[in-house]
Amino acid sequence: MAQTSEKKVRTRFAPSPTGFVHIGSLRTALFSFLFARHNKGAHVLRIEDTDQSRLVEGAVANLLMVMGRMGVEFDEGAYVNAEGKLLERGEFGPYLQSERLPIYQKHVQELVDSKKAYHCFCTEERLDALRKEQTALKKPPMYDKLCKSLTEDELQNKMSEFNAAGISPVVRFAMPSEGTTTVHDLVFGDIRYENKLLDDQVILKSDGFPTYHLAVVVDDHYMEITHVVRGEEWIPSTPKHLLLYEAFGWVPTSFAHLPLILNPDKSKLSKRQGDVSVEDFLNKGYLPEALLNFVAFLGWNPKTEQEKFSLEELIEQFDLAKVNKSGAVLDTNKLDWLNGQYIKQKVSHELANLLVPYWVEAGMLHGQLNNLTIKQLEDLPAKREYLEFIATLEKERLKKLSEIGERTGYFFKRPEYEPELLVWKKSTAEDAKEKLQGLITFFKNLPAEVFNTHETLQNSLMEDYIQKNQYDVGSVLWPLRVALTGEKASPGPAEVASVLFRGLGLEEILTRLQTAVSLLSK
RNA sequence: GGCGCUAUCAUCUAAUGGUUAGGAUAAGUGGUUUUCAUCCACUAAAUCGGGGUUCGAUUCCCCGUAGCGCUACCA
Repeated sequence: MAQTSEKKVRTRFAPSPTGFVHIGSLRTALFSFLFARHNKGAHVLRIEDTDQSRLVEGAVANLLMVMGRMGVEFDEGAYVNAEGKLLERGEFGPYLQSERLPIYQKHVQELVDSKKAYHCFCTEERLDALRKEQTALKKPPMYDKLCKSLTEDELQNKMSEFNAAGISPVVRFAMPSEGTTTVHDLVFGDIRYENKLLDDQVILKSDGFPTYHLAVVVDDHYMEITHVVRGEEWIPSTPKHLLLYEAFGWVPTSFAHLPLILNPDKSKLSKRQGDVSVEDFLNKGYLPEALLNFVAFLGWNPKTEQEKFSLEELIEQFDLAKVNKSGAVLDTNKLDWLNGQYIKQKVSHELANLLVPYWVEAGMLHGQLNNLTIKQLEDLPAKREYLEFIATLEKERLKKLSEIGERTGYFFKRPEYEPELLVWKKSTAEDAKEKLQGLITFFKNLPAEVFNTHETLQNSLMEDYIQKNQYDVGSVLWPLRVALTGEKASPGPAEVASVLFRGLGLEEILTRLQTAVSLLSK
């Protein structure tokens, strides 16, 4: 029927709320979102909280916050309201697996009744011993199906034994002993598995919760998911999922497995080898749009030479057929470059806003952007505009927002430096002193309106001054830079001067020049 | 050990049964410049190995090799 292909696309992102958001999870969520949006479908957020021992308080709210910042949206499923309360929306709920227990139990019972699944009473000790034995014999460690062949009497006995002890047996899914199962993957193509090599997976745990394998199949079916987008590490369990679909008599979803994201040593991306959480990257001062663009290119590319993509463009161009199969090493060099590109594009006032937390962190500011005070020079006027000018100067130098502190200290605090630094390589201390004194006069004589216009970031007056006196450019600008910044690398000194003037006034410039002169006079 | 996946510059990747194997990041060199950055130009840098198929394979097939993933009452 043509209906099948016209069925509305529904994808889901189904994380376990076990902590921070892994960069790989972001990529998975992004791709399932892009695929849904590209196909005018729905994107569902389902929470897989079936492992009660690993739950982390607040993980869902954190996940939603991170995804929200990154622009990955959900049309359905769990969400957090303005009061921070976890709620859900949509017609296919509940979307929290822990609230769906009766559904799973009913379906497990169905499988048990039809002998497609069976209770297993084996102890952890026996299973451990079994595994050890098999490993020692170099055999694949698999459940030996002991409990599958229990007679009716034995089964009843075990049951009452367990009941008396107040514990429940697990339920295992009986894999077929012959035949093959083929996974048709949208990224990896067809992959064939021998059924007899598949383990009789536990589908219901003794605490009454389902395992992932059962829950994912039941939920994807009832939530009418059409495409499962998940990490490559799930490929080996996919045949088990397919067999479960078959046991229930359901049509399976389509599958698209995504290649792994790797550490520099090519192992699966993990903590220990650097930051892996989206929060870490954001805190370090990567812009969401840069991180998103970067992550989108891990395992996917448009096959054109375009490198920069907005979310809208990604939605427009995303295609599962263009996802590649080999794992991708996360290369922060490229991320840095991309981030720099996005920073450069920012409007200054916006950039200044983003920078404030990093200035605060570096101890240069405290308080909020409005009514901010400058700690070290509290008597001098501080304006929001000042920060914007600083942002403008640093815009094309910044790779990460977190670098702002170390680069702009002199805008908040008088610099300290060795007097020798004031001397240009092609000049002398005597000359530097002379030039600085000349500069003091130059600044004193500048008409105030020169600085009061908004075009402060030009240095034509300075150029005129140098040219008129036929000075060596460096012999003037080098001492000026050092006097103002204390650094040997900085934005242009004339620009720095005009920004200083805007924020701290002419007096501050003159003070710094005087200080330099007296340092050279010693 | 078993099962599975993968394999193009250091990294992300493009391409093709016939090309000087392309781009980007990083690196290096030069230019612009008062420094740093930007920007521009240039340079170096790759088809894992062996067999087939073919007039011709980096591309298709097989076998190796390597790397990785999975192998729980975790997801």
